[in-house]
Amino acid sequence: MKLFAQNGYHNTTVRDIARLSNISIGSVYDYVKNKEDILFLVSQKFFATLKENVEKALRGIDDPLMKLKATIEATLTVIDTFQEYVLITYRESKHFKKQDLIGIFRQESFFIDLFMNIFKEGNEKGVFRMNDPFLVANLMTLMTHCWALKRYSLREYSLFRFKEILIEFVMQGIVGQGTAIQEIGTEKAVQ
Amino acid sequence: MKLFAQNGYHNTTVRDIARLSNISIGSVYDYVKNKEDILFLVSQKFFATLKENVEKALRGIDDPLMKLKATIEATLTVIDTFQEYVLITYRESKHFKKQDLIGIFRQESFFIDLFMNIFKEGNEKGVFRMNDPFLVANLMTLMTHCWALKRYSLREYSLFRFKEILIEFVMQGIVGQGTAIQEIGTEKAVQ
Amino acid sequence: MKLFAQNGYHNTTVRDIARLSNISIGSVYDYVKNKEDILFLVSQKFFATLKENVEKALRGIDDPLMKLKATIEATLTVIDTFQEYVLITYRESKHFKKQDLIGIFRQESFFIDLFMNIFKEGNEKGVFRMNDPFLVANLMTLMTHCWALKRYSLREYSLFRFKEILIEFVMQGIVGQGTAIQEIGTEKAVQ
Amino acid sequence: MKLFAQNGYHNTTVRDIARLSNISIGSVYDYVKNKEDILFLVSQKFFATLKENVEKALRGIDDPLMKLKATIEATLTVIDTFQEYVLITYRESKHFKKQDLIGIFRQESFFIDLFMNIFKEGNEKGVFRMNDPFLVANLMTLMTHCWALKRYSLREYSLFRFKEILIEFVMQGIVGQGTAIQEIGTEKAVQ
DNA sequence: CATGAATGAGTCTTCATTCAT
DNA sequence: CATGAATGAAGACTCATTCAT
Repeated sequence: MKLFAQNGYHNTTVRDIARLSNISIGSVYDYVKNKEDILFLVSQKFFATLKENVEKALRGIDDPLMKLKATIEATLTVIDTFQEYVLITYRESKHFKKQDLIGIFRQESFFIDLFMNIFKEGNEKGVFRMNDPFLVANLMTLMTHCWALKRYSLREYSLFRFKEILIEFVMQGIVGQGTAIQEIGTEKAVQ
Repeated sequence: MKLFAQNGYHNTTVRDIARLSNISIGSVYDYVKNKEDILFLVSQKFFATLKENVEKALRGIDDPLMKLKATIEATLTVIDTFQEYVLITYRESKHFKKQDLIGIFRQESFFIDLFMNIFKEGNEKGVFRMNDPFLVANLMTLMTHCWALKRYSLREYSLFRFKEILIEFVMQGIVGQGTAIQEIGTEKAVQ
Repeated sequence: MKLFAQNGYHNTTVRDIARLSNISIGSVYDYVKNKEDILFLVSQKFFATLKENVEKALRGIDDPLMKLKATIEATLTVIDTFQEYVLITYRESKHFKKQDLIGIFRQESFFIDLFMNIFKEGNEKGVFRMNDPFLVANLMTLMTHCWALKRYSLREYSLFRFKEILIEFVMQGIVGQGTAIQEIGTEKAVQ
Repeated sequence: MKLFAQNGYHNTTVRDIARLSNISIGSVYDYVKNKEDILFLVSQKFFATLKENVEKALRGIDDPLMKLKATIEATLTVIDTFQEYVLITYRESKHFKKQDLIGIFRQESFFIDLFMNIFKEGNEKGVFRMNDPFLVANLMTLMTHCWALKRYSLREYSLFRFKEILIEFVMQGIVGQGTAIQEIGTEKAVQ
């Protein structure tokens, strides 16, 4: 993952991977079928971690707005550790075989669905007023990825600050009325 | 651009490019110094078009909110024609030489600044209430790119619909209150 | 010739030659059949000049020792102007076609013969005592080429100085006794 | 070395080298960084051998004249085995990188110095009478190379015969008076 | 008669993958 | 079970040569 993120998939040789892993090239091929397979394994790990973290974060929360915030926070935490993976996904998706791509696509849509369901639930409960939950879920996902994609431009920002501003921006957009940061901080539901 | 977007930079051979262009390999190298150079030329074209369109769209507009809408619309129109380029930028940036990367980075930040200045102006005029215009400008840019990045997921959407929803989402976040779609709908599409 | 000497045959492109000659590539091919042909033409010119100069220098001289000196002087004068050609002959001979090579070889042996005949004549007249005129003629030829081949090492030397030392070295070897430099000095330079 | 000498550097493909060496192309690049590197390696080997042989030959010899003979003999023996290398040096020097060229140049001047020092010593001891030891050392070196450079013309000669004639020619030039071959053969110092 | 755009064969070089040890 | 030497297919790039204009 480190090498793929640093140099890209094609500029990373299997020899490099073996060396960094302190195993022989031959051994690499004991664990994976392909160079491509390595990319896939990395993706599996990322999604597993993300799923796990988000599910844990959502446990016991009912309020859609709280759910949304928890999801954003959990997602961003994982993205922070797996920054490199996000980059790889955007950059190297072309190198996945069709078979693998479908798998990844399914996993990605899992998270779109996650956001979408929260939005729909919020709409039903009258907390959100959203015309197109699916599209906004896509925008939402992309914005969490921003932390990884624009790493360099945002190098002065702390993860906490980024989280705050993102939530503020999203909330005001979703709820449709001024929501002060403090209010969000105190976690009062916006009526 | 088509081939790079379809197969990625590395999986596109110069032979492929020559064949699709109906010229010989040798001729490709009459126009271009490098394979990498092709990538760079594509990027130049994209930014030039984007700049031109946005500047034309902003001409004569004063109100920050109208400016924002005009910029989003112009940007999306260009992104729609240069969809493939946006993909390439995210995917193949690793292949640019440092020299070229700096150039691209500068051009990208031109657009971040564009949004940021509109936001700042809006803040001053009391139209927007935004804590971090720079960060939101980054999110903003990324969201326009969404049209290209999530092309497959959004294949059922029309550009018009996407534009509407995006603007609605953004506006409500910025203005901090419900902005009816109809109002936005009355704006003329920037050509 | 200039380009071949500077960059070698292979690193000189026909385009380079055309540009330096201020004619178009197409025109180059009006004068020569091949790139290789250019090399051959250059060689022709060199030998023609050498032949002409030596023959003029020998006119009216009878004494073998004077003949030898005159030949050396004439040869060195031509080599000085055609320095680059000598380099090319040693370096690029591999690029000549068999047909051309034979021609060049024949021309080269013309000069070996020239020296050899002077040596033989000197032997008969009792001026020289030489066991192997042919071999020494080869060494002799090579030593005149030294002026071109070791150009860089000898950059501090004048052609005149080189000529003096060479003749002294050769004479003492051939005549088998000290030949004062002054005597040689009185010879008129071959134009 | 064989291929470079036979066909020249540029007309020798790495594929040719691999084939003749009975290894794969890939393996060639396990031993060598570049095609150019092969040329350099060959040169290294040549000079190492030459240095070694000459130093061994000079061991225990004091008399400058004997030293000269020993050096010529040792040099010619190495040149005989590395004939092809000498050709390559003259022909392919253009293909060395500047860095490598400097190295080669330094090594070459090592041998010029070798001869020059013998000449100077001989001058001091009154054995030689030489006006320009440096220039003659250059001629001397070139004449030993003759065995490789004029291989074809001299194909009827044995190395022994060449050596004899060369030494005779050189001696008479240096000592400045008739020195019968027999005398040299018995290795008596020329008074 | 001159031009130079177009061609594409041929070269060096890299690197995923295999497999004998 | 680990190793890493060996393989060779594939790709970027150059440049002599042609020929329509």
